[in-house]
Amino acid sequence: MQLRQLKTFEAVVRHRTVTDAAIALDLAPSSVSQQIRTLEGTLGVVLFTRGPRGMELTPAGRRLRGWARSLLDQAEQATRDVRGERQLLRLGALETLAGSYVPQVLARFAERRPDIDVEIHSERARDGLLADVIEGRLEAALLLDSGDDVGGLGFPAPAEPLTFIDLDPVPLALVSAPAHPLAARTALTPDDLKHERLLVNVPECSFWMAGNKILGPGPKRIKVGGVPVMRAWAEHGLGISLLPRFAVADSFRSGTLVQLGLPLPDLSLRLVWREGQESLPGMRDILYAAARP
Amino acid sequence: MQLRQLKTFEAVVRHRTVTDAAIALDLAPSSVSQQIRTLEGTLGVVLFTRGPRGMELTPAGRRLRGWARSLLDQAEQATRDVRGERQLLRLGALETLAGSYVPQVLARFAERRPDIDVEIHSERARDGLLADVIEGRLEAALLLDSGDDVGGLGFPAPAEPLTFIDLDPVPLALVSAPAHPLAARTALTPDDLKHERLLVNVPECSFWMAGNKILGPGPKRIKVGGVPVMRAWAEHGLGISLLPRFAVADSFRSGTLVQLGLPLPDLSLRLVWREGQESLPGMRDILYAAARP
DNA sequence: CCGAGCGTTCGGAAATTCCGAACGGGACGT
DNA sequence: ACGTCCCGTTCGGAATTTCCGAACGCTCGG
Repeated sequence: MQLRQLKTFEAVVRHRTVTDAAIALDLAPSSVSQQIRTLEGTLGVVLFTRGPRGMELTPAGRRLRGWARSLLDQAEQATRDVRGERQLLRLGALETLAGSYVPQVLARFAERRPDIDVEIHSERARDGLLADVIEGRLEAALLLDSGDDVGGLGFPAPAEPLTFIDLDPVPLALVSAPAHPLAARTALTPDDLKHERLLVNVPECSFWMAGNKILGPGPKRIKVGGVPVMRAWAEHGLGISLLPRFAVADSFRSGTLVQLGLPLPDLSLRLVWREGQESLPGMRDILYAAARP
Repeated sequence: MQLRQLKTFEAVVRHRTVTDAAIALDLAPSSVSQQIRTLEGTLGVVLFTRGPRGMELTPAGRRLRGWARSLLDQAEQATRDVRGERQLLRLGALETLAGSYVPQVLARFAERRPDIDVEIHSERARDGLLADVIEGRLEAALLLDSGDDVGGLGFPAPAEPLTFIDLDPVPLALVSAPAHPLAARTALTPDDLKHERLLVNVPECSFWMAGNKILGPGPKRIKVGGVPVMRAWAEHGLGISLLPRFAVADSFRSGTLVQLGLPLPDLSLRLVWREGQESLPGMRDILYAAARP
């Protein structure tokens, strides 16, 4: 077993064909094929089934996959440590979070763990983010969630075991224009709102999911776009919207939006990582450095 | 970086000279030298200072050492897992424990973790045992100890951080022949015993150390040999001895020994491993499988 | 039936790894 | 001070490994 072979194995897993893996590795397909065959010979197991559409992992191949990731990660961390460079924590975050929440998390890492380099990877889709954590391309990821389990907000969680800590509460606000008929009411219930127009983003959006949990299916969904767009439409009285409170703080101050009187639970800014697969020594302690004091 | 180079690096660390490492690896010294040079080139650091007496690790080399062990261990465990073989736990124990305590520990592993192969390594000296744990040749070791820290019984603990669980209490008995003048006394104190002859083994022996803690320097030490020899001499009225209670249970039943009335704390059968260096996934959980229900 | 896309085989070139011989340096004993 | 021993290194060459490109066989879709 050689690290070079594991790297090739991983490329095949990722790209699904010898041909594409070869391109990615800047090798000839025959070299890739040969390395995989040699690795299979060394281990005495078949790692892939071969088909006209490419390579599919066998059960043994699936078992190797986690090890390969881990060994390659450790080799990289070893290189960094031996060179006197800092350890690298690859942290994924959705683009929607990258601007708002990531800086304070980075600040905490910088303050409490100056020995660690944190590399932020922005991603557009939560499922891709979680896949990267599961497959070892990221050490951890930041996302919005609620409840006691990953996916409590409503999105599908991967089958593989994930561990998490909740770094910060993320308070929400259900907002409307000041002239809204319900603006002066207190002690609203979801039932009061079932005939409202709820300005929303796509179904994968955390606030769409939060809206589902808090308001139920009652209000009519009006898809308008991201947080800034939802806020703008709400200010124009085109509907109500469920948004993170910090995103509408200025609108409250300027009087262009008001918060409706519906009690709201907080979401959590959640740091998630793969259980039992920690490429960094003391990774749990490192991740805990991001928690609120 | 290649695993083959790390294996060579480890051999040089262990054997201290290129020449002896070459013998151990069945390579020519020039091949060993060349691999080390190539590794240094790849990493961009010097790993050894060369001298007429052999190779000495630099700080960068010391940092690599732990990683090398870990990577090689993981590669081996990966091979086993991928082949569908069980994971291997290398467990060290002093020869003096191997016969008495190890079987029950093995039985617990077999019952609770049939997925793990436990390989027992007997060793004569505790410091060698602990060195093997520190240097990664063993996943864990069994020894007798007391108190809240490794080494609480009195032997020197390594500088590196060790973690442990206490698997079982090991009750002790201070024994004498039935005709001993103090045999009928109750509520003895160490002071009552300071003029006694205490039958002992070597200073590295756990019971010697326990005797020091419990009885102090008062009794005269008579070095006689291992547990069976100490028991035999005590039966012949040649002195008192501090022994694990199970080792003298038969002598109690047959009336050839009695237990003196001095209250005794238990020792602990302690499972020790290197903190932060766990080559097996879920190693802590595996080790906890050896604990008493 | 044919073309595309896939992985594999195979012979050969290129690169890597190992070896043995020879060398230089340091330490030790006489 | 010198000779010997042991050490690691250098170097040329042999052996082995790795990579490549060409050719092939297989499956699938049009």
